[in-house]
Amino acid sequence: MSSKRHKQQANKRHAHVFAALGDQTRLSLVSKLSDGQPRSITQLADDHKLSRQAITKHLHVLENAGIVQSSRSGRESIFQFDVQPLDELQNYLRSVSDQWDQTLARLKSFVEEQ
Amino acid sequence: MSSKRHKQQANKRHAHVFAALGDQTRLSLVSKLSDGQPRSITQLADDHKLSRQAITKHLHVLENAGIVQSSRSGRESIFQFDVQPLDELQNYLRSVSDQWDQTLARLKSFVEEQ
DNA sequence: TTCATGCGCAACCTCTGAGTTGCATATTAT
DNA sequence: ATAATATGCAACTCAGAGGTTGCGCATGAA
Repeated sequence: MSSKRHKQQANKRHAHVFAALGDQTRLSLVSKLSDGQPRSITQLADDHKLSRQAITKHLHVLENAGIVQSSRSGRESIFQFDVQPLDELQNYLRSVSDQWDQTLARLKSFVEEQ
Repeated sequence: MSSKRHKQQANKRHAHVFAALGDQTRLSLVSKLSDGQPRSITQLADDHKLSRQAITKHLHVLENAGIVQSSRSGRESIFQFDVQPLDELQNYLRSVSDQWDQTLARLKSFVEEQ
């Protein structure tokens, strides 16, 4: 078993990414960008009721979590999706639900032994 | 394709669960409870540096997201894990990364055609 | 009955998240 | 050169998250 320290570190990373996804606006940005098409801030903001600045802030939150990456192209700032952090979350959730499934299995066999 | 309304509703639900997981303390509570063993508030709070009240608040956040369920047993309040919301998140993340994989595949075949 | 345990409620504090607005700057288009 | 576009930066507001403390109440143990 890994040390408690390592678990805390992993928890911290995961919590950071989860928190980035814990907002409706950011989730919709992720949905849009997950088609692989890079988009500028203005493009992403045009679909929303929020101001461009608000969208910019959200994009930076996503970038800090590693979910999107930005690059400058002329006067535009282009954001594109990166699947890796979400894959890690998926693995984490899988590990949790696997543990749960094993619990259920143990419970079932226990009940059947009666 | 489902309506924009439905997407927003789903986003809202997912964001709610993501947000609940977007905190180190709550993530550690989930980790503990995911072994299937129900625990009282005091039991869960004893491992932490935080006050019992803080843990109580976190547990209620998790309960509102459907990740844990509570029941009263005598003078104790017992919390237990529920895997279903996390399974839904897993499905959501899978759908996102599947879309991404398809994008990569298209990109690859496009490159190879050159 | 008396005492200890486990909780809930409420008040309070502090800090951060989410959003806005205004303005300055760089880049592209005319 | 001038105008329009795309963005960044900073200041500001407001609400809510996260945390603490104190107290009261129900329940279990002695």
